[in-house]
Amino acid sequence: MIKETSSNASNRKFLRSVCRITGALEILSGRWKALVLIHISEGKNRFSLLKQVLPPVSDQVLGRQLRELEAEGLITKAIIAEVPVRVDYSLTDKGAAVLPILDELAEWYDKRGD
Amino acid sequence: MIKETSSNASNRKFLRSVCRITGALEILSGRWKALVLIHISEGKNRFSLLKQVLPPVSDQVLGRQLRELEAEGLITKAIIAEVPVRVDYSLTDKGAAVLPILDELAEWYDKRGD
DNA sequence: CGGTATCCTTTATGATACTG
DNA sequence: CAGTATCATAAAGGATACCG
Repeated sequence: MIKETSSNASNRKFLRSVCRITGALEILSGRWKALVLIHISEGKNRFSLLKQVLPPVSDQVLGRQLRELEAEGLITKAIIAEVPVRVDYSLTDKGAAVLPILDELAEWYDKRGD
Repeated sequence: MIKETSSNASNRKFLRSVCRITGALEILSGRWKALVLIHISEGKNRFSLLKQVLPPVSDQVLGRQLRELEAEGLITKAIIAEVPVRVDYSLTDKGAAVLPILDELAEWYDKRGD
């Protein structure tokens, strides 16, 4: 086995081991993840709806970010076995809890220009 | 950079905030940037001090992240023409203002595991 | 409809050598 | 001491095709 170093270990796990802030930022660091959370909270809870309201993003990338958000426990998906299949995304309590903090970041960002 | 998705006027303020959130996360998205801000706030205000307290990071990468933080107006550098040269980094008001928000993110992160 | 598989491009990070 | 230049690698993002 090859010895693990910080450069070949899992980036995610490494960043999380560094500190909680780094870990939190890593979870939100996907390019569209914050937007996805906000849009889901606004009722855009379907794959195709998200594609409509997000800036142009490929199926592949949107799917990956949704998978990662689900893996992090920020969203859940409910698969309804209709034809065609229907999937409803919704925020978990954890996902909802981060939105007010994101709002604070937005306010901070507004003031940055002075 | 993030294009607003037009739906209706009542969403406008909300959508602007979406863009600001994305912008704020972008500023903080560098791998070591949040850590750098925190360590500077704790008095680790020299290049070599930062190297000591951060996880292993190359000169090149640390230098780049410091440059970017300065460009974003989160830190300033004071160059003192001694021999050898001395540089003091410090937080701007903007840089200091984001730290409490990062703390909230850390608390949120702590609770994520249930 | 709601994705995944595959392949490609761009960006971020990293190692090393060198400089004022 | 405090970096930058150069080159290399890793990770993220994206285009396209296809599947249940």
